[in-house]
Amino acid sequence: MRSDAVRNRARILDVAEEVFSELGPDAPTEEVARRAGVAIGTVFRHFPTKNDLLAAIMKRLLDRLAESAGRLGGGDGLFAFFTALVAEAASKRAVVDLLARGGVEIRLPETVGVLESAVGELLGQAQAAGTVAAGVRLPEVMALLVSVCQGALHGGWDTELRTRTLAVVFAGLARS
Amino acid sequence: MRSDAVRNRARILDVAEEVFSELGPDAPTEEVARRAGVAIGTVFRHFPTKNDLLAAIMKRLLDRLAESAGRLGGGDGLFAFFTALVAEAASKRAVVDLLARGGVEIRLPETVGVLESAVGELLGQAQAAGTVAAGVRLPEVMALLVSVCQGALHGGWDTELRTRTLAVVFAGLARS
DNA sequence: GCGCAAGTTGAGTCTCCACTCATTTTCGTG
DNA sequence: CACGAAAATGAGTGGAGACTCAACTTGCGC
Repeated sequence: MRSDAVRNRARILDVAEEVFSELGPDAPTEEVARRAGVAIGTVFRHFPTKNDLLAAIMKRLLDRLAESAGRLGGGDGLFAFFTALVAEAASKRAVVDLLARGGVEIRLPETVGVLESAVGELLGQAQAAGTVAAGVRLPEVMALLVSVCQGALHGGWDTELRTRTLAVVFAGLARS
Repeated sequence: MRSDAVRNRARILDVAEEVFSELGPDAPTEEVARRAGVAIGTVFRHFPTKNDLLAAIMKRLLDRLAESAGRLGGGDGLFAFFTALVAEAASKRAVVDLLARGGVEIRLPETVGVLESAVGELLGQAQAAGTVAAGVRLPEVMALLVSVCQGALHGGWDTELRTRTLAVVFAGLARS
């Protein structure tokens, strides 16, 4: 692969993440090209369809999330991850929207799986520490994670509402 | 207003509710016209923009929801309403999506207000009965309601996941 | 019935956007 | 350098969908 191609590909990915995070997955591909300083054709050379581009940035984001989940641990790791993710949701429209659409348009089962097992690990540790009730299982934790991110994103919750809502969820996880 | 116009307007509203519930708010207006058995121009005569049509069905749906909330009561009224709403979410894409977008595209503050005060009433009764903790406030209840509906809708949760997720939320509301 | 305003019709316009491709530029190798 | 292959360019194509409007049809008051 030629050096300019490598450079452009990386730049397109970075810019696309920014654009879709800001404008949501319906942002025009042309905006990505403009901000990346390349022609529209170049974007489509690297990512034959818009979906491919979205899938690529989704993968990056989910990998990064899984990694940051992996760095946490202990009784409060799950809560910390939950809080951080929700706080960040508003600036990551693409991830949240696409995660919520649950693979209808984009298939990333293995990538979502990586995130899921990282969260599963945190859940296990929290339950071992007794901060989360034993009866809670992974699917509902993921469901709540996605739901609350979605809500925070679209609802434009302020810090206080976010805190209060998460308090209810955490109380539920603790003593369900 | 002429009698055929009255008939068409009502039919369009009914059909639009069905179409947008089924296909989401991005469904083409033409589909509404087709199913209603009228020409596209007729739809736009009654509702000058697609947004007006969406706003009209949103208003109907929210009024209906508020009314059904009003019929409930007692310590478990809030939980019952919550459960019913989430169960129905999957068949009401338009409401959930548009509620979640929180008035960005559609202004319905007074209508949402009606629903909100109905839920507020249920919350008050639940707290009086001691089934919901005193510290819980209306904004986070609404936030959770919208989030979980959204999640249930897009995530395609099955009955069990819905039950388990709501169990966590209810536990949180009870002892937050 | 008649007349006409109110209502309906649907082909057509306009805009937006994903995607294409003939042409031109650039990279890297001998 | 020179040259061929790889990459970039950007005007162009096609299709979708919101909305328009001139011609037609229909309900209804007289």
